[in-house]
Amino acid sequence: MPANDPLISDAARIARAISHPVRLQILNELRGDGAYVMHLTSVLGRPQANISQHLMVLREAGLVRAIREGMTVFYVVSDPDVLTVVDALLALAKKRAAQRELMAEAGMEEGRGGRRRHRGKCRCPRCRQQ
Amino acid sequence: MPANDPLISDAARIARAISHPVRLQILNELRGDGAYVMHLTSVLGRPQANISQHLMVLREAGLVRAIREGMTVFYVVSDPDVLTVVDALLALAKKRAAQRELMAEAGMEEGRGGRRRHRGKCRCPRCRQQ
DNA sequence: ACAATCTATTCAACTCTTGGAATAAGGTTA
DNA sequence: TAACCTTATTCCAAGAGTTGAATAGATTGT
Repeated sequence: MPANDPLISDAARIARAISHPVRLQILNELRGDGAYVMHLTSVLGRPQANISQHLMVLREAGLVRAIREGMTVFYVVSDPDVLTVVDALLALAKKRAAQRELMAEAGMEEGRGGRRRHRGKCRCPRCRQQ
Repeated sequence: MPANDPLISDAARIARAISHPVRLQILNELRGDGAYVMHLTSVLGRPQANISQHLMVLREAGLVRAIREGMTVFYVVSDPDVLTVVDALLALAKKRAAQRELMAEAGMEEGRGGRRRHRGKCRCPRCRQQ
């Protein structure tokens, strides 16, 4: 997996496009069968221009698609897997929130597992097998 | 789901932390049972300071944990679900790459599903039921 | 203590992102 | 055509992210 793997860069671009609260909420609103821009500005309570700007980011990242319907525009998520990413993020955030609540009651300890693997010419404790 | 839902903001923070090619690769390298910083700098072929900077971002986002082992430091992903997010991103990126290849051969058409839902006072075609 | 090794932090320059305001563009109705 | 509605785009200033260089910190060995 080279440093400039196109898969890695694209995955990073996707994450970057998702990494804004408003855009995350937009994607969440599009869940199911999409939504009109009007609806998004109304539900998210943000200025129309701002919503449109965020939609542009999502559009340019290929995460959503705009469908013109006369005067209004309907947006849909371009691939259901986009919502899989969103769901994974929300699930992790939810778990973290729950963990932080437990933290408010007690302390914790941690450990670690075993070792293995190797690779090019790396002298780290694992690779130092030359 | 309010505009400042802590779950949404945290999910966005997580996505933001992941949204850099180097950090995505770092998380990918930590897959399994973690890795030494040395190993990361060696495998990713980036200056030590840069790797350390990215590790700091991941650390402050709570995605990884540093474990000091004498002179070296071992990093682990703090929650397996972090890799679930990474996997979802990579899977989507992979699918997109495949789709782009097909695009190089033919054109495509699209349609849309039905309608429904409602909400506050939104006048979009779906909510216009007052 | 000193030198060597590995990792973290700070600094400065640069780039990218964000968001409000204003405006343009596309489409409908009178 | 004019007025109106919905959405997109441009401009710009403030803020955030990224990186190399240099430096600091921590640990081990001599």
